[in-house]
Amino acid sequence: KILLIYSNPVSRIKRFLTWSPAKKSKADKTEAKTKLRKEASLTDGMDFSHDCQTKDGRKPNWKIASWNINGIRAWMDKGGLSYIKDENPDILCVQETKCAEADLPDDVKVEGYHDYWSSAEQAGYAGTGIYSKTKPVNVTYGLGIKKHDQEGRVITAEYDNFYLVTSYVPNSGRGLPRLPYRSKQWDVDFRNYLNDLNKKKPVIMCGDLNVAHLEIDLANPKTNKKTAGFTVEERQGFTDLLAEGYIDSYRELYPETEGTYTFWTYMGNARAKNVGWRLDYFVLSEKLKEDLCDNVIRKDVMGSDHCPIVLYMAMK
Amino acid sequence: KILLIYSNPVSRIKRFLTWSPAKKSKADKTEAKTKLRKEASLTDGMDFSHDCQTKDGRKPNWKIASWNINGIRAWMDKGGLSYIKDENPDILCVQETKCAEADLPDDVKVEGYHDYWSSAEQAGYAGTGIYSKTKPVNVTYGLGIKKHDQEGRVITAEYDNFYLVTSYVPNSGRGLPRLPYRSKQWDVDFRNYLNDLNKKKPVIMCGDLNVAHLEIDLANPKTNKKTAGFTVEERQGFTDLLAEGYIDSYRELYPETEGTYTFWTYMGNARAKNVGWRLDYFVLSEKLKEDLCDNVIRKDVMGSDHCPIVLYMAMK
DNA sequence: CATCTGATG
DNA sequence: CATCAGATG
Repeated sequence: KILLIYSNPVSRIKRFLTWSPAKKSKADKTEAKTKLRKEASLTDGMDFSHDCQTKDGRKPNWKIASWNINGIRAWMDKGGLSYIKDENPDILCVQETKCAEADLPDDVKVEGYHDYWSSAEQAGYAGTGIYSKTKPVNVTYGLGIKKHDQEGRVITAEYDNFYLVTSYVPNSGRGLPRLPYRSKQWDVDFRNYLNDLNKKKPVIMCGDLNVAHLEIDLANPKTNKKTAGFTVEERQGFTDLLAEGYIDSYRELYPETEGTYTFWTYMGNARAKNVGWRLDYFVLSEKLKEDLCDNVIRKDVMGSDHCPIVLYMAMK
Repeated sequence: KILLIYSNPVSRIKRFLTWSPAKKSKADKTEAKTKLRKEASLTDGMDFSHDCQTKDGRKPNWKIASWNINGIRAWMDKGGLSYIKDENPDILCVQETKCAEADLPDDVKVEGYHDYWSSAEQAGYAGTGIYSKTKPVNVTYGLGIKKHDQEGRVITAEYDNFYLVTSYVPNSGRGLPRLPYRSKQWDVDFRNYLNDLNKKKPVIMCGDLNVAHLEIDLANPKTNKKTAGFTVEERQGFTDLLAEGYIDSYRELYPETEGTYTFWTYMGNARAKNVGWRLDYFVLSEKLKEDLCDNVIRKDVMGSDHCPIVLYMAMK
């Protein structure tokens, strides 16, 4: 008997919850859940194959994806892990895991990938993670500045030829209570952190930067000038970062393309109406510009209020 | 695609949640939900007909039901309102509505019934309600003692020939932090309150009294002597109440029947194993003993961690 | 184990 | 309109 129909932007997914009267042990249930998670799929039938190359005709040898998954446990319940298998990136960075490392389900591990996690002291808040096929030379957590490093917002993975940094940048909050911290402290210290890395090896930084840079980067620029993510301060912070010698890979490739977003609020059917924001980025050291093949926004992949973004690089 | 199977004692009910991509207005959704609530049923195919009479052969003319519904909004989602239609009592008392009066859904109203609500100041906590076919002469809320009346725990409905009192008695809590309040203050003042009414008209008091009176009233008396609901103090409180001239209608009729409970914790499949407690009662003024026809425990009605109890009376 | 709220986005 | 936590039972 059908009891309730909820709406939700995750239109491809149905959840069939049945209350089994069986007397199952906790281990049995965990096993059943793990099995169902394996079977569940967010990406069923999706084709992620994509042909691209650098300007000088070199094919990509690295595929890096980034996704704010809005709660790794909920995301796994929806079949999020299927994305990794189907996208098959060399690296997947996730943000907003909302889960202490100790509480991560066992089946968070994916065959063929090393995984690295950073979580906030506040339970169920923020948090980032990296899946990587290649084992990084070194992995570090945070910026090395105590006031910034309580919320699991940054992981840096060092590879032979580059640094990969993933970040979940602090949201300024409703009514902008955290805007001063965000723009005067975080943005400055994060920029310095990236610059220090950039002196050693080129940097690929990705994640939910919680800013729509230009008017083209959100559906309603006029009405959001005082909304977190589109204040002058936050936008200037991003401009200042790029000015230090970085590029916004998507905008570099598609300077005029409108209506491409990576986040839509769950409220008011924003995603169906494409009332969104581009908050997720790949920011590359300028010297990597020549190696850039493409940046794809997987707007049809559901499972979060953000969608994944994918970077194709032909690294030397 | 099946994503997850949860277990839950409500084995008769399936919840089919689909995320519709439709762009529906809030009013549309509320309407759809109301419709689904109407269609949903907890009591589908259940037969509540029951023949009984007083010792001197009189047939019942009042049917009164009581149920701790553990959240009226969740209960309605599961089709709780179907119980009222199918049981068709003259009066239904509910406890643990967990809903401020202002937040009650519109469809909480049931045709043919007057309804009365009392809610706690603390949102989502405790709360009681009464559905009544006959409009009571008068309805009052609480005990008239401020310290007891912040939690919506008592409603008194006065009828021509009796008082009906429904109560959700304070739980002593894990580790018994509230046992002193419960036994030294509440139990005493509630007893006095009932005695004052009893001087005027006979009293029918019902609800979740949060006590299993005797060893026979719970599955595991030995291991629960220090658990809220079976402490010496709480049991003595009930004994003291009865000593003032009241009867426990179920135990009056079935003094030796074992294994009848009205509550089973959701944990560990307690209900399937019938590891329960009798916490819900009808307590009657002694002079109503002669009018008592039966007291039925609807142990198969799901939808809460308590089940409904039903009193049949042949009132003069 | 299931109900709520409240913080957060 | 989602996530998760924490209180309560």
